[in-house]
Amino acid sequence: MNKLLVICGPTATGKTALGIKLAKEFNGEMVSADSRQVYRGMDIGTGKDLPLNAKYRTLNTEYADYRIGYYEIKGVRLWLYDVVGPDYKFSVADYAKCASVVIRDIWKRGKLPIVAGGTGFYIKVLVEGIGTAGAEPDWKLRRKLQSFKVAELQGILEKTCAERLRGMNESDRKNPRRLMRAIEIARQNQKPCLAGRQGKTKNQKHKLEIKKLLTIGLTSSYETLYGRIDKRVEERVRQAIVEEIEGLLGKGYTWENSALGTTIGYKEWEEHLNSLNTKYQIQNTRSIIQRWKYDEHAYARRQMTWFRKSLRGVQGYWFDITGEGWENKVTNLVAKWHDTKG
RNA sequence: GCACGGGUGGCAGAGUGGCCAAUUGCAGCAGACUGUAAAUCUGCCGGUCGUAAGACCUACGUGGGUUCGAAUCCUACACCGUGCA
Repeated sequence: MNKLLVICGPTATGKTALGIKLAKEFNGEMVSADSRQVYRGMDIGTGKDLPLNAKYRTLNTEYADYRIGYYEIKGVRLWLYDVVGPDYKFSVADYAKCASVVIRDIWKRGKLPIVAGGTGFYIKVLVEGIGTAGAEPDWKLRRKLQSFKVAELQGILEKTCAERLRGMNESDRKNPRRLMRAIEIARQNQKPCLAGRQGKTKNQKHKLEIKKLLTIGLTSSYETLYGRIDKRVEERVRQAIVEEIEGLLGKGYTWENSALGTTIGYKEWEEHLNSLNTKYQIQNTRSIIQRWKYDEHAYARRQMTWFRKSLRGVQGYWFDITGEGWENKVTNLVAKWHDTKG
């Protein structure tokens, strides 16, 4: 019985902690669904929270690009941390490959995979598959389109696949990144050129055969969330995030060639660390930390709008982490789901 | 005490007679999302009514005044900053 338990929700709600608890109770293994924890060496800022003695065990797979393995925390396996180096351009497609390998392995051993993470898009693709006909990124094209204005990109897409442009919503139509990807897809497979929900779902070899799915959402009021986030940011500063970044920069990773430049908790330090080197310290630490907190707040909000939508219709499965006895309620819900057949 | 300078929406900061409920950034709120997703993008953002257009109210330190009309000019007062005593 291919069961899959998903724990989602915004940052700082304790998804991993809950996952570990449930893994112990239901003979499960954790699979991270986090677009940043896949990077080796980016630990403090991405909140890996690994015990000092955590050992990593690797699984041999057909994929040479990834290091697929697990850490064992409190006797529970935690998969998909540290999959690639910070300079690898990791995407949902990479995630789908890795996660499907891991989840099938867990199923094979008769255990329950528990997917926990804040990257809603990764979870969605894992559960539903990707319908973009496997159009690979065309970096040369992207580089070329980089400097184009929105109106110009729209013009190009109009010529390449007018139908696609018409199918986009107001927001996406003004989003250069989406326009670029649409052009990229259109150039690679002329015929449908329609990505996503409009296109035919092909190339789904990574699509999992999930027989039973339960999704649990963790949340709280923004007031609570922001408070937890702020506290956690302060902790990370104390855990020497700056030293971690300096170490990575020292190894040759840069703000441009790695995930450093796009990851909250890292990117905020760019100007500061650069200016330190040249004796021009423009920003003080205080304001960087504040910036970092604000970025996390906005991130939590974005996550909420994603998860609100994806959990629409299963409202009962949202749990407020400040509520009385919510953990028992979760356990009961999972137990009921886990025990029933069919 | 004298001389300058300053006060503007939750914050920062434009505006120096009508086009100002007031540029912009931040914060905040809502939304989008099918190979960059911790990314990227959209909308709202003084109050009330309205789907909207719009209407009305309250607002640019406080009180007066000039003017058809003031955040913008004059004046008095209280306050903050710097300089000289």
